[in-house]
Amino acid sequence: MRDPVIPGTSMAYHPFLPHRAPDFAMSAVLGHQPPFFPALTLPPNGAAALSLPGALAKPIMDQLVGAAETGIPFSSLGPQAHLRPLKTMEPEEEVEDDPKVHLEAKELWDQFHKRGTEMVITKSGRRMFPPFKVRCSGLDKKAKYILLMDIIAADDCRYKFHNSRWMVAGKADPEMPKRMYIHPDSPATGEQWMSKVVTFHKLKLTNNISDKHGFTLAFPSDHATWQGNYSFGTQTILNSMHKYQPRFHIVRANDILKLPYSTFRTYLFPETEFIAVTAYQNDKITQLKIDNNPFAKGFRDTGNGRREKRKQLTLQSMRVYEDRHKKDTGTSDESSSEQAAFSCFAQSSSPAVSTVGTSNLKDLCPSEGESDAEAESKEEHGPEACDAAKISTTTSEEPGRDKGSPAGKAHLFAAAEPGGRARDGGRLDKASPDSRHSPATISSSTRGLGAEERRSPGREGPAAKAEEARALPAKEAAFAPLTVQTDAAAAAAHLGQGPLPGLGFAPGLAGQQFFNGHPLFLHPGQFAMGGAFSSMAAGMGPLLATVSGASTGVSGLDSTAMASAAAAQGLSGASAATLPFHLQQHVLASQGLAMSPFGSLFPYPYTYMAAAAAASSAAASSSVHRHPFLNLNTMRPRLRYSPYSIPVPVPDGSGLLATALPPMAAGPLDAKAAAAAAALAASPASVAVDSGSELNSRSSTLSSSSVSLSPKLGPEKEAATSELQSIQRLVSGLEAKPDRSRSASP
DNA sequence: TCTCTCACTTC
DNA sequence: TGAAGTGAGAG
Repeated sequence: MRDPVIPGTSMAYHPFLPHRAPDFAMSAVLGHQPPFFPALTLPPNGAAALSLPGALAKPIMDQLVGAAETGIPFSSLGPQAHLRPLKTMEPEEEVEDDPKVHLEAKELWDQFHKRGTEMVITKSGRRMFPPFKVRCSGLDKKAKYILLMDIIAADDCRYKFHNSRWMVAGKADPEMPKRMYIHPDSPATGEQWMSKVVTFHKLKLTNNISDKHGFTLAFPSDHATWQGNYSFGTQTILNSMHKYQPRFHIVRANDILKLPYSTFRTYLFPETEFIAVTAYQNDKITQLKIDNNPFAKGFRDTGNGRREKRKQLTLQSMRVYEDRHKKDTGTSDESSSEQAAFSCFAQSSSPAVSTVGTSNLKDLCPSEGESDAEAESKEEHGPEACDAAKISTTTSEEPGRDKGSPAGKAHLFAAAEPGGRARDGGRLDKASPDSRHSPATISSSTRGLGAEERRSPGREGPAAKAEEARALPAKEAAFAPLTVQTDAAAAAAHLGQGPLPGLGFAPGLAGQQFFNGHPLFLHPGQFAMGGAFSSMAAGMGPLLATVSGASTGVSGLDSTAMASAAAAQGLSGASAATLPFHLQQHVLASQGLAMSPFGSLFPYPYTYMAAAAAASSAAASSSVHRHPFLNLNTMRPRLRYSPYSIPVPVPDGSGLLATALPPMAAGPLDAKAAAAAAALAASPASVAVDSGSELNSRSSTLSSSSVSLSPKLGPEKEAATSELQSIQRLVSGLEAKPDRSRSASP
């Protein structure tokens, strides 16, 4: 208590608001009724987490803890604890930031996305490939930011890989516990973030629901980005055969504990969408990964890995087979189809040609029917392809607003859209086909009455799924799934099909206003996030924060949010029906997934918070600024999170991309292919090798192809195919040991 | 479909 | 050197 209490500083901060303690040294003044919390009731089982410097700390803490334990009203405490900041919150220089995020390795992502990216999930966790990397700009150099990413369900469907394409196979399984990954360098200054590529390669995907890593935070039910409990950790739990969409978040805050009350800027890159699998389904994806992931080098056709040996063996076998077949049939015509298939393989796996090769494969393989070649052709030529070509991953370049373009590039996920449209932290509501390819989706959350909160014309919902399912057959193979749907349609779908219609939180969610009054749970001893939690050193331990109606503390951080939250609460019930399905669902999911150490989502009745909010927001419904405690300007300019600081959509960069990505085959892949072809031409030896390896490496594909071909080829072909397969198996069997002798022999 | 082991790679 | 990340393939 070295610093004197500044008289007249009426900015009291609720001691239980975790984000206060780290920020401000507080003095406790006994005997004063805190006017700010007229009817505040402390949570019955919450442990007070308050860092109070000075001699008064303990007595105050004792009181607070006692109150918390017994659940008695704050106001009934004997000597009242009046907490004040020791220093006035001088409006720090808050430089307006305008974060822009650029997805790194976009081309790579595009290649994968075009084919319907799959990400393997394992019990122990598997990294994402391509790795999710972004480059940030437009941050306030001095301000601290926490960067996170999470992965949300892209829709409500379960998929299956059938006939070389992903198809909807029913409704999604129950959502897995939500996880988010905080970049280990968080928090760091904007300058630091901007100086490097921010990579999330350490994030792992798992299907192991029993994974205990991480700790849990509870977010307000009306938080625009996340609602309910989220656990933080390095592993994200996903459902196999479900589609997911990674999201990147920038939060201007210097402590993890502030997350639930901070403004989020969310960036979404459609090209990073993927389907989680326990085993690769699509050979093209497998090959792409092998060709691009350093750790999979051993499976490439070139180099000294086993693939090398294998391809050689296969090549030999192939020659034998071909010779025999020619002799048997006396003509190459019949076998042409298979020959073609083989040649496809040979080309497809050329290390250098990777993507191109796979592309060619489809085109060259009639056996796959319309499936690949056709599908891909459609993909690349279709509107989506065009959009993709125009996509720019830099938000600043986001054409997002460009409604005129085929693809509404920018996805601005708004918390509160005019239409009451909101984005939940869960299922990704797909927007129209156009928006689907937007380079980056930005969403600001936690803002007050969603000034800037807007979202792209909804991403599809369940209904869209159905549509998608319908459209699939005719659509492109791999990733066709993404269907488009109008907002209205989507909304209708949501309302009608939402698994959790009528959820009570609808109002708040619908508006996506930020209600600061929710509890925050922390798992004691589970802090593994390092720096981000530095402020917790004070021994916050198990922490339970409550929010007062005025919750000035919180509002101090983001008063507009507060007001909106209150307003949202006030609206409760009125608009449950208006809550988009995905939001409702999300909320439900949140509640269903009690990750709190306390065993429940909320340790105390939700009404507790609601009441507080209501009290504080009497008229706040629409005017944040009118409320004395909510008024940002009045309260704390310093903490103002510019509600208008939404990432600015950028001009449509389609032109650039169009150039970079010529329609269809002219894309990067083709360029690559051309290069590869050139390389091959220059090196006959490598060609031979590649061919063989290709065939071998794609044995599985071959098998499937053969099967599908059988009907068309007739008995002879079938027999031939079987023979080929036998050879393949033989080769595989020999591969392990005999390769030397094998390779040595002519 | 999923899980596990294996050989191979990177770092 | 060894831990950790790969896909293949068997079960």
